[in-house]
Amino acid sequence: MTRRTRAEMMEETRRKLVASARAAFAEKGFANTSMDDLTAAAGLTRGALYHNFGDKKGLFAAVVDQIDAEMAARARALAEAEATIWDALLAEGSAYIEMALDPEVQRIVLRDGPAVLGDPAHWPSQNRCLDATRAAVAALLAQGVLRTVDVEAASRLLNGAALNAAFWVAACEDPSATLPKAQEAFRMLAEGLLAEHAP
Amino acid sequence: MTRRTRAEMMEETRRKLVASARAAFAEKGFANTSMDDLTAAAGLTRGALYHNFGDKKGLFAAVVDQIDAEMAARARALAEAEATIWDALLAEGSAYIEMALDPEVQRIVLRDGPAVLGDPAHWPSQNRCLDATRAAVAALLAQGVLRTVDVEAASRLLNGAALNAAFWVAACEDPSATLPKAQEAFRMLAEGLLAEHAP
DNA sequence: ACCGTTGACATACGGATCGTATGTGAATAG
DNA sequence: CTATTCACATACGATCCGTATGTCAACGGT
Repeated sequence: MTRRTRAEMMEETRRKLVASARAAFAEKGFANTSMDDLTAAAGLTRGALYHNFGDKKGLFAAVVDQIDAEMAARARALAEAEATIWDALLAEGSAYIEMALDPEVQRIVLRDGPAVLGDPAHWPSQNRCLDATRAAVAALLAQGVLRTVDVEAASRLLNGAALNAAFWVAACEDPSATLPKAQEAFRMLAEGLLAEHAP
Repeated sequence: MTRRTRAEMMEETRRKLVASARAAFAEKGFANTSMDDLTAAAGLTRGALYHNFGDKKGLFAAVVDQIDAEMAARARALAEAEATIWDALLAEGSAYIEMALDPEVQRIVLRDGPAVLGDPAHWPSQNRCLDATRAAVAALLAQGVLRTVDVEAASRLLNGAALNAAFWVAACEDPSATLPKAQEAFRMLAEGLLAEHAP
């Protein structure tokens, strides 16, 4: 009963290519990854790649999209466990910092991503993580919790701070000891947006 | 009187290569820049390049170092014009955001830099910009102006926020209108580090 | 001032990779 | 059952990087 429809087979090849690409890009980086090796590891050839994804960048974008979706899903889950939107915003930030400890996220999204795809906010994946932050900031502004601030600006800066912190934590010598420092510094920065705060 | 010493000629060669590389990397990006074209534009060949800089990455690092030095010098000049260290810190942050509007800084330092050279804090150029921020934060901590916070963490987050803001401003549709929003949001975040602040 | 040596740079070569153009066999439609 | 489509493989050309080798001017000692 290996009765496979055409669409199913194509779906399967895309799955295999993305999985293989994700591992290869994470280990060797975008530039040092050979498409011949990549496709061979997936039991295919470059023909399948160019047919399904257009070019090397297209496959990379698909991998980034997958990772971005996973990150956003996890951040959302953690944020929803919090009682207030403010706590949710902080939880999201901390979650991003933590998730960026993953070598795959590190190398693919943070290091190679901007070079290959350009400004993260313009990625095909729409950057779901940034969307979540933006929504939280907008909600807090509406509640009067925050000082008057441009939603987009605040979201971008918060996300930038978190991702850069992640970069730092991942590259330092003792990540487990550094992580809480980064998360606390992030909380302090975020508190700068509060209408009232007690130091 | 074209009496040139050997060291002078080599210096001149390096100057020409770096200048040509800076233009090419800024326009086409690291990956899409051909070393043949690059050296030819400088009136040389790849031989000169590999002799002086080792490889393509070496030349790129030299360009990054040059830009980084220029950025740090400018930020320092602006910071020294301020009356207090706190104002100097804010001025530095605003300066970084402004400078990143330069397409060369944008493409070479922010986009391609991390992909080619890895974590900015580990760059050969030592990242003079980050050094300046770290010094300011440490001084403010000693003065008791800031809440208790890890110096490295705070510096990294502030710099990350500023650079990411720069990325956003540069890529948006109306940079001149967006720039002040980014700078104000940056100021608010930084104020989160203050021991006392009035919203 | 002469000459052997050094070294800065040019030239030549091999290897690897990307994107396209073409071929093929199985799944689909009529 | 046959013609067609199309997902993927194969073949090809072009480019580019890094190294190995060649060359000629600058340097230092006599």
